[in-house]
Amino acid sequence: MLKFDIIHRDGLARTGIIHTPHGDIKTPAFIGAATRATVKALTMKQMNELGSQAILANTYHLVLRPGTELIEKAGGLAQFCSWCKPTFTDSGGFQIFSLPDVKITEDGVKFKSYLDGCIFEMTPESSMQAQWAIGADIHMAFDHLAKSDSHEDMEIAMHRTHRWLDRCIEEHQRLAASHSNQDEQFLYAVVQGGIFTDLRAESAKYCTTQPVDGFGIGGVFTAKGMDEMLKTVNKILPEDKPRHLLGMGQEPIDLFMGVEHGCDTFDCVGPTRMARNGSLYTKDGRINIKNAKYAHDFTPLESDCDCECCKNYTKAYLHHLFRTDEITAKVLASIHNEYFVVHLVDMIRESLLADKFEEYKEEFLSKYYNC
RNA sequence: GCUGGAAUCGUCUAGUGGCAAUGACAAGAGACUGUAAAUCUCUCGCCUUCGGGCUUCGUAGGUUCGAGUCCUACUUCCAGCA
Repeated sequence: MLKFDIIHRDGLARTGIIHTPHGDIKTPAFIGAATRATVKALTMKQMNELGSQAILANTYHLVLRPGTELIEKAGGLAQFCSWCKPTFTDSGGFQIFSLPDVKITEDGVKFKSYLDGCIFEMTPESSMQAQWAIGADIHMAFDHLAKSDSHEDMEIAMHRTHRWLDRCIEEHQRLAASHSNQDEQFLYAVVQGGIFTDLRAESAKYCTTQPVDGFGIGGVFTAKGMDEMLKTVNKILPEDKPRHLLGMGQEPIDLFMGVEHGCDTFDCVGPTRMARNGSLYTKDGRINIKNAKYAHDFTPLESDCDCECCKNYTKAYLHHLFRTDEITAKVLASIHNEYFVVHLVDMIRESLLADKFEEYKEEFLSKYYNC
């Protein structure tokens, strides 16, 4: 079983350590989104230097390219991309939601590859096989995230997710038994149910009864209604296993709320995507560095930020790099935004340990959202 | 000096009788949450009660119901010849 030690609690919130074969993750923690085995625009050295504890890659994307056999041959995901710390893989379930041309059956999903248009299938079993080949420390169960948000469709998707979870567990155990490193890869169940508390409760209860190492909470999109939903789910989920809030963390309030209601890890593409598009975090809110007003601003993005970008460069320079569409614009912006969220969750962890979570939350959010 | 050709929004450009006028870039702003995203959207002559109104295609005239488009002159630029 995946070892998870809780060090300190404050209501539903907790700080702890997830012990993985590739090292420890101090929680709560922000996990970098490295969909195609890279955090876009950043090297693993830069990710390491900015304080990232772990990365999350995507099974769907890696199955398509470069293929799981190649990653296995390379010695696994961590070795392949030169990341010596813990790794997660998402199952590909999210792509049922995010990609067009998907056909869902009880057996699995037929995707139309965005690379060459050919149809290929993913099932709970094939996702588990692919994730074992990729060899991340923590795997997600293959779940169904419904495109519709009606109660009826959510319920159907949730039940399917539960039936698929049974198959994921069976396949995961079979694969574990056939691998010499059987205690080195772990499985999280994914809780679904959309915005409906009754479904979330049912899903959390179902997942709780299953022999898994932790939980992903999926299908969350906005902070609206997140409080109640997370409270409901995390009160049901067993305390002694880690919980990952899938895909949330673009807005600082998501991270505070997630931690407050018992989530341990987060991943989100928002920080790096926004960085590439010129939207940069500051403690006074996000700014668009491309705006004309920054052309002559020779101060750093944040004078009290310790990232490589803020330590060395001015807003005027960043503005210039974006205006001239230089690659370095995206690199420096990504360093800053990724540092910002990683560091924010680190600070939240420190505040919990010092029993000052509420004060820190109030102070940060009032400044950030100017309220 | 002669002979051709050309002048359209900050730039380049489409346009050969119905046009406030094409496209690109630039510019101004916005969006982005388990990444088909170094992507996408909006604005880009002036005014507007959003119905429309007004002024525009080097300048000045003319033909025509109607001219960026045809005619005349002028101005400037380019090419060739002197």
